[in-house]
Amino acid sequence: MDKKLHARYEARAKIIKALAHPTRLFIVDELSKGEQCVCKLTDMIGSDISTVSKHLSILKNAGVVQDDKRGTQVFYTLKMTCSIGFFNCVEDILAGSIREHMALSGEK
Amino acid sequence: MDKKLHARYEARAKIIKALAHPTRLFIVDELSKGEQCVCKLTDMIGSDISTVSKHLSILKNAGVVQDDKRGTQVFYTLKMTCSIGFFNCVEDILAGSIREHMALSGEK
DNA sequence: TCCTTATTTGGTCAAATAGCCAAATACAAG
DNA sequence: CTTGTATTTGGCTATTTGACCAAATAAGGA
Repeated sequence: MDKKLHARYEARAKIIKALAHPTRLFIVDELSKGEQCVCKLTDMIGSDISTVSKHLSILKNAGVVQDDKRGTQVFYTLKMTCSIGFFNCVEDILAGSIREHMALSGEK
Repeated sequence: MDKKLHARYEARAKIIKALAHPTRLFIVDELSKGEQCVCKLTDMIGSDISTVSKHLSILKNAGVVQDDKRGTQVFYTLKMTCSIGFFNCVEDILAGSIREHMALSGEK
Protein backbone atom coordinates (compact mmCIF):
# COMPACT_ATOMS: atom_id res chain seq x y z
CA MET A 1 0.00 0.00 0.00
CA ASP A 2 1.63 3.27 -1.02
CA LYS A 3 2.10 6.22 1.26
CA LYS A 4 -0.52 8.51 -0.23
CA LEU A 5 -3.14 5.78 -0.23
CA HIS A 6 -2.32 4.97 3.35
CA ALA A 7 -2.77 8.60 4.37
CA ARG A 8 -6.20 8.56 2.72
CA TYR A 9 -7.28 5.58 4.80
CA GLU A 10 -5.82 7.15 7.92
CA ALA A 11 -7.94 10.23 7.35
CA ARG A 12 -11.07 8.18 6.84
CA ALA A 13 -10.32 6.08 9.89
CA LYS A 14 -9.93 9.18 12.02
CA ILE A 15 -13.49 10.24 11.27
CA ILE A 16 -14.93 6.77 11.71
CA LYS A 17 -13.01 6.30 14.93
CA ALA A 18 -14.63 9.46 16.24
CA LEU A 19 -18.01 7.79 15.75
CA ALA A 20 -16.93 4.47 17.22
CA HIS A 21 -18.10 4.95 20.77
CA PRO A 22 -21.56 4.41 22.26
CA THR A 23 -21.72 7.79 23.94
CA ARG A 24 -20.63 9.58 20.80
CA LEU A 25 -23.20 7.70 18.73
CA PHE A 26 -25.83 8.78 21.21
CA ILE A 27 -24.68 12.38 20.86
CA VAL A 28 -24.87 12.20 17.07
CA ASP A 29 -28.38 10.76 17.26
CA GLU A 30 -29.43 13.43 19.71
CA LEU A 31 -27.97 16.23 17.60
CA SER A 32 -29.73 14.89 14.54
CA LYS A 33 -32.91 16.12 16.23
CA GLY A 34 -31.47 19.59 16.71
CA GLU A 35 -28.79 21.52 18.58
CA GLN A 36 -28.07 20.86 22.24
CA CYS A 37 -25.92 22.43 24.90
CA VAL A 38 -23.27 20.44 26.74
CA CYS A 39 -25.22 20.56 29.99
CA LYS A 40 -28.34 19.00 28.47
CA LEU A 41 -26.32 16.24 26.81
CA THR A 42 -24.52 15.61 30.09
CA ASP A 43 -27.88 15.19 31.86
CA MET A 44 -29.02 12.67 29.29
CA ILE A 45 -25.77 10.71 29.26
CA GLY A 46 -25.11 10.68 32.98
CA SER A 47 -21.30 10.75 32.92
CA ASP A 48 -19.09 13.46 34.27
CA ILE A 49 -19.36 16.70 32.31
CA SER A 50 -15.65 16.60 31.58
CA THR A 51 -16.10 13.21 29.95
CA VAL A 52 -18.92 14.49 27.77
CA SER A 53 -16.93 17.57 26.87
CA LYS A 54 -14.06 15.38 25.73
CA HIS A 55 -16.36 13.25 23.59
CA LEU A 56 -17.69 16.42 21.99
CA SER A 57 -14.22 17.70 21.27
CA ILE A 58 -13.33 14.41 19.58
CA LEU A 59 -16.40 14.73 17.36
CA LYS A 60 -15.66 18.36 16.66
CA ASN A 61 -12.06 17.62 15.84
CA ALA A 62 -13.15 15.01 13.33
CA GLY A 63 -15.55 17.46 11.68
CA VAL A 64 -18.67 15.58 12.73
CA VAL A 65 -20.13 18.36 14.86
CA GLN A 66 -19.82 22.12 15.19
CA ASP A 67 -19.95 24.28 18.28
CA ASP A 68 -21.47 27.67 18.84
CA LYS A 69 -20.77 29.55 22.04
CA ARG A 70 -23.62 31.74 23.18
CA GLY A 71 -23.15 33.45 26.50
CA THR A 72 -21.99 30.99 29.05
CA GLN A 73 -23.27 27.92 27.18
CA VAL A 74 -21.92 26.03 24.19
CA PHE A 75 -24.37 24.59 21.70
CA TYR A 76 -23.41 21.74 19.42
CA THR A 77 -24.94 20.93 16.05
CA LEU A 78 -24.46 18.00 13.69
CA LYS A 79 -22.34 18.75 10.66
CA MET A 80 -22.09 15.26 9.20
CA THR A 81 -25.78 14.66 8.57
CA CYS A 82 -25.16 11.81 6.14
CA SER A 83 -24.12 9.60 9.04
CA ILE A 84 -27.79 8.95 9.74
CA GLY A 85 -28.14 6.86 6.59
CA PHE A 86 -25.15 4.86 7.60
CA PHE A 87 -26.64 4.05 10.98
CA ASN A 88 -29.58 2.44 9.24
CA CYS A 89 -27.08 0.30 7.40
CA VAL A 90 -25.46 -0.63 10.71
CA GLU A 91 -28.86 -1.52 12.10
CA ASP A 92 -29.40 -3.88 9.18
CA ILE A 93 -26.20 -5.70 10.07
CA LEU A 94 -27.36 -5.94 13.67
CA ALA A 95 -30.73 -7.29 12.58
CA GLY A 96 -28.91 -9.83 10.43
CA SER A 97 -26.71 -10.93 13.32
CA ILE A 98 -29.75 -11.46 15.50
CA ARG A 99 -31.37 -13.59 12.80
CA GLU A 100 -28.22 -15.65 12.45
CA HIS A 101 -27.96 -16.06 16.17
CA MET A 102 -31.52 -17.34 16.34
CA ALA A 103 -30.89 -19.67 13.40
CA LEU A 104 -27.88 -21.15 15.19
CA SER A 105 -29.95 -21.65 18.32
CA GLY A 106 -32.38 -23.67 16.24
CA GLU A 107 -35.22 -21.11 16.39
CA LYS A 108 -37.12 -19.96 13.36
CA MET B 1 -29.57 6.90 29.25
CA ASP B 2 -31.37 3.68 30.10
CA LYS B 3 -29.80 0.26 29.98
CA LYS B 4 -31.52 -1.04 26.88
CA LEU B 5 -30.74 2.09 24.92
CA HIS B 6 -27.16 1.90 26.02
CA ALA B 7 -26.89 -1.70 24.81
CA ARG B 8 -28.19 -0.58 21.42
CA TYR B 9 -25.46 2.03 21.11
CA GLU B 10 -22.88 -0.47 22.29
CA ALA B 11 -23.91 -2.83 19.51
CA ARG B 12 -23.71 -0.10 16.89
CA ALA B 13 -20.36 1.03 18.21
CA LYS B 14 -18.97 -2.47 17.96
CA ILE B 15 -19.63 -2.55 14.23
CA ILE B 16 -18.34 0.95 13.63
CA LYS B 17 -15.25 0.25 15.72
CA ALA B 18 -14.54 -2.69 13.46
CA LEU B 19 -14.35 -0.28 10.54
CA ALA B 20 -12.31 2.32 12.41
CA HIS B 21 -8.84 1.32 11.28
CA PRO B 22 -6.99 2.24 8.08
CA THR B 23 -6.05 -1.33 7.24
CA ARG B 24 -9.57 -2.56 7.79
CA LEU B 25 -10.97 0.23 5.63
CA PHE B 26 -8.57 -0.81 2.92
CA ILE B 27 -9.75 -4.40 3.22
CA VAL B 28 -13.39 -3.35 2.93
CA ASP B 29 -12.59 -1.26 -0.16
CA GLU B 30 -10.68 -4.14 -1.68
CA LEU B 31 -13.44 -6.65 -0.97
CA SER B 32 -15.99 -4.31 -2.49
CA LYS B 33 -14.31 -5.20 -5.81
CA GLY B 34 -14.68 -8.92 -5.16
CA GLU B 35 -13.51 -11.72 -2.91
CA GLN B 36 -9.88 -12.07 -1.91
CA CYS B 37 -7.79 -14.61 -0.05
CA VAL B 38 -5.82 -13.69 3.06
CA CYS B 39 -2.49 -14.11 1.26
CA LYS B 40 -3.38 -11.63 -1.49
CA LEU B 41 -4.61 -9.06 1.02
CA THR B 42 -1.46 -9.56 3.04
CA ASP B 43 0.67 -8.85 -0.05
CA MET B 44 -1.21 -5.64 -0.72
CA ILE B 45 -1.12 -4.45 2.87
CA GLY B 46 2.45 -5.38 3.68
CA SER B 47 2.04 -6.24 7.38
CA ASP B 48 2.60 -9.57 8.99
CA ILE B 49 0.04 -12.16 7.91
CA SER B 50 -1.00 -12.70 11.52
CA THR B 51 -1.82 -9.02 11.78
CA VAL B 52 -3.97 -9.15 8.66
CA SER B 53 -5.67 -12.30 9.88
CA LYS B 54 -6.59 -10.56 13.10
CA HIS B 55 -8.00 -7.58 11.25
CA LEU B 56 -10.11 -9.96 9.18
CA SER B 57 -11.38 -11.73 12.25
CA ILE B 58 -12.42 -8.42 13.77
CA LEU B 59 -14.37 -7.58 10.62
CA LYS B 60 -15.88 -11.05 10.51
CA ASN B 61 -16.84 -10.90 14.14
CA ALA B 62 -18.65 -7.63 13.55
CA GLY B 63 -20.55 -9.10 10.61
CA VAL B 64 -18.86 -6.88 8.04
CA VAL B 65 -17.25 -9.70 6.07
CA GLN B 66 -17.74 -13.42 5.55
CA ASP B 67 -15.17 -16.14 5.08
CA ASP B 68 -15.19 -19.18 2.86
CA LYS B 69 -12.51 -21.82 3.27
CA ARG B 70 -11.62 -23.57 0.04
CA GLY B 71 -8.78 -26.02 0.21
CA THR B 72 -5.87 -24.48 2.00
CA GLN B 73 -6.95 -20.89 1.38
CA VAL B 74 -9.59 -18.71 3.00
CA PHE B 75 -11.51 -16.27 0.84
CA TYR B 76 -13.22 -13.25 2.32
CA THR B 77 -16.19 -11.40 0.88
CA LEU B 78 -17.91 -8.19 1.90
CA LYS B 79 -21.20 -8.68 3.69
CA MET B 80 -21.94 -5.08 4.65
CA THR B 81 -22.10 -3.58 1.18
CA CYS B 82 -23.92 -0.47 2.34
CA SER B 83 -20.72 0.77 3.95
CA ILE B 84 -19.58 2.02 0.55
CA GLY B 85 -22.18 4.78 0.57
CA PHE B 86 -21.02 5.80 3.99
CA PHE B 87 -17.45 6.14 2.83
CA ASN B 88 -18.56 8.69 0.27
CA CYS B 89 -20.11 10.59 3.13
CA VAL B 90 -16.84 10.40 5.03
CA GLU B 91 -15.01 11.66 1.95
CA ASP B 92 -17.31 14.68 1.86
CA ILE B 93 -16.33 15.53 5.40
CA LEU B 94 -12.68 15.22 4.45
CA ALA B 95 -13.17 17.46 1.43
CA GLY B 96 -14.90 19.97 3.68
CA SER B 97 -12.03 19.93 6.17
CA ILE B 98 -9.54 20.58 3.40
CA ARG B 99 -11.58 23.53 2.17
CA GLU B 100 -11.78 24.95 5.69
CA HIS B 101 -8.11 24.49 6.18
CA MET B 102 -7.37 26.40 3.00
CA ALA B 103 -9.78 29.13 4.00
CA LEU B 104 -7.99 29.55 7.31
CA SER B 105 -4.66 29.77 5.51
CA GLY B 106 -6.08 32.65 3.49
CA GLU B 107 -6.26 30.77 0.18
CA LYS B 108 -9.28 30.73 -2.07
C1' DT C 1 2.57 -40.77 6.94
C1' DC C 2 5.54 -36.73 6.38
C1' DC C 3 6.26 -32.27 4.23
C1' DT C 4 4.67 -27.77 2.59
C1' DT C 5 1.67 -23.98 2.27
C1' DA C 6 -2.09 -21.05 4.24
C1' DT C 7 -4.11 -19.35 8.17
C1' DT C 8 -5.21 -18.72 13.05
C1' DT C 9 -4.06 -18.28 17.90
C1' DG C 10 -1.36 -17.03 22.09
C1' DG C 11 2.07 -14.13 24.26
C1' DT C 12 4.24 -9.85 24.98
C1' DC C 13 4.98 -5.00 24.81
C1' DA C 14 4.16 -0.20 23.56
C1' DA C 15 0.78 3.10 22.49
C1' DA C 16 -3.88 4.87 22.50
C1' DT C 17 -8.34 5.41 24.84
C1' DA C 18 -11.82 6.38 28.45
C1' DG C 19 -13.12 7.70 32.71
C1' DC C 20 -12.86 10.55 36.90
C1' DC C 21 -11.24 14.43 39.78
C1' DA C 22 -9.32 18.84 40.35
C1' DA C 23 -7.83 23.07 38.40
C1' DA C 24 -8.18 26.55 34.81
C1' DT C 25 -11.12 29.56 31.70
C1' DA C 26 -15.00 32.15 30.00
C1' DC C 27 -18.61 34.95 30.69
C1' DA C 28 -22.62 37.25 32.91
C1' DA C 29 -24.65 39.41 36.87
C1' DG C 30 -24.47 41.81 40.92
C1' DC D 1 -13.93 43.06 40.91
C1' DT D 2 -16.27 39.07 43.11
C1' DT D 3 -19.31 35.35 42.66
C1' DG D 4 -21.66 31.68 40.26
C1' DT D 5 -22.55 28.85 36.29
C1' DA D 6 -20.92 26.40 32.07
C1' DT D 7 -17.25 24.31 29.86
C1' DT D 8 -12.54 22.85 28.85
C1' DT D 9 -8.01 21.15 30.10
C1' DG D 10 -4.43 18.53 32.68
C1' DG D 11 -3.21 14.65 35.29
C1' DC D 12 -3.72 10.00 36.71
C1' DT D 13 -5.03 5.07 36.35
C1' DA D 14 -7.17 1.12 34.26
C1' DT D 15 -8.40 -0.98 30.04
C1' DT D 16 -8.12 -1.86 25.20
C1' DT D 17 -5.78 -2.00 20.89
C1' DG D 18 -2.28 -3.10 17.43
C1' DA D 19 1.92 -5.05 15.92
C1' DC D 20 5.19 -8.63 15.77
C1' DC D 21 7.05 -13.31 16.70
C1' DA D 22 6.52 -18.05 17.61
C1' DA D 23 3.67 -21.96 18.00
C1' DA D 24 -0.57 -24.44 16.76
C1' DT D 25 -4.00 -26.02 13.08
C1' DA D 26 -5.74 -27.33 8.62
C1' DA D 27 -5.56 -29.25 4.13
C1' DG D 28 -3.15 -31.12 0.09
C1' DG D 29 0.36 -33.65 -2.21
C1' DA D 30 4.51 -36.70 -2.38
